[in-house]
Amino acid sequence: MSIQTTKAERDAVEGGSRRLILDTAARLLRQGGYHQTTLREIAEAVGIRKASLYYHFASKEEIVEAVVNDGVRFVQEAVVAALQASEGAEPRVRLESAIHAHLTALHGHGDYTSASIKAFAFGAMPVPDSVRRVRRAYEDVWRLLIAELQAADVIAIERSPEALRLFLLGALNGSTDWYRPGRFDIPALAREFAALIAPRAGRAMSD
Amino acid sequence: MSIQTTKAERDAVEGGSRRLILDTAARLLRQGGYHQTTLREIAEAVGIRKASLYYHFASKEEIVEAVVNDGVRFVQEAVVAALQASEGAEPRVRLESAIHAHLTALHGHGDYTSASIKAFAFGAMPVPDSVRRVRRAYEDVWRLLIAELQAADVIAIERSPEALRLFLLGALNGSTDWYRPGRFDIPALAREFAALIAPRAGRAMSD
DNA sequence: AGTCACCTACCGTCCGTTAGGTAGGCGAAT
DNA sequence: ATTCGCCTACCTAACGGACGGTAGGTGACT
Repeated sequence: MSIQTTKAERDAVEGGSRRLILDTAARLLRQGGYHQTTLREIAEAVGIRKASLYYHFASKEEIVEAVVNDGVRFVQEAVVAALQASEGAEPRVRLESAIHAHLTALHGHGDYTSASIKAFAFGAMPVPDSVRRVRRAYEDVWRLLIAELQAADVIAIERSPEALRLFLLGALNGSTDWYRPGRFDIPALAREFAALIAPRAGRAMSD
Repeated sequence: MSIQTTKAERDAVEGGSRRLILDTAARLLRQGGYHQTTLREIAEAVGIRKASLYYHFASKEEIVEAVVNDGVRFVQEAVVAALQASEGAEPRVRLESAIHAHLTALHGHGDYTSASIKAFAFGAMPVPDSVRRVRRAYEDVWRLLIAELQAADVIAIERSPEALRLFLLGALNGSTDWYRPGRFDIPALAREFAALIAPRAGRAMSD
């Protein structure tokens, strides 16, 4: 005898059960990774029975896949947007804003993106093709930016661009292990990181 | 008196069952992380029944703890040794050799160290106190080195040392996600990484 | 005799997944 | 305007199997 509503109405108000499930799964995946996170946990947190998840998704892996892809795509969109917004600016500024966008998306968006990193490490053997594709697309964004930085000699041309990319993305994604909202300030962190690999002093001045 | 195969002797020759179990556990933990790795798997790989593991260890967590601590300690010893060996040398050289030691230990030592990182990532257990202590001790090694680098102005004094430490260790440990023995060369990688955060800027130096 | 290093057999719990049922909203036919 | 069948979104109940862990036995060696 509650104020019951139709599916369409509830979807409009609360975003749909599917979204709610994914939001919840993202939160739990972020905390516990793939194997630690169980369907029972997800179902309980959502407020339905575990079997009901199978109405919305075919399997656990489908849920995880959806969360992970959403997460990576969100980060990519944020970084691409930041790069577009800073088009034409100094390469160093563009680097900093890309790092800033990555960190913001990583720690700001509701758990999806952190979850995607935690859940990557799963030895749950086959990383799905869709995940691999989405990831690679994001990597390409950074390959482009790094090429730009080297063309502008902000990063020495003799440095390996792949080593830099792996180094940088590793460092950024590693922040999920230590970043806590109060302890650090993302803009400051982005400034620090950008300055570390592309300091203002040195080559640009002496050359 | 047949061929003397006392416990002590067999331990000396074949390393002991305990070591064999830990070696195996390390390999599996590296591949699969905490939850994916089961006692059955470990036992089977070792060649004994799962219950026999309980003769050597009290629980799964005790096995994991031993592996992880061994791993971190091994890396620490390698890095400390590298720093002692390069005492008095240019700070930049010391940085590179520390990075080199870390990467070598991480990917060279039989799975222990990679395992320690993988097993950390999943918020599996309440990280045991012993693990926390061992980790912190290792972090201090880097804090010292970074202070030295900043004192020598190899890294700008205004950079946050904690940000640098987190950045650098994150990048190094992230290598477990992408490093494959054939694809990269550790000395080259160490040179790249060291050059990225401490470029030979300002004055030209011979290689 | 006693210890060591392993064994077989089994425990209760939780896993992902499936089968099948049901309350209520819906458009179409009566 | 009511009935009908269908669809949605959940439910209860149970499946086989894998999990970490325990009890107690056994043969080899000291």
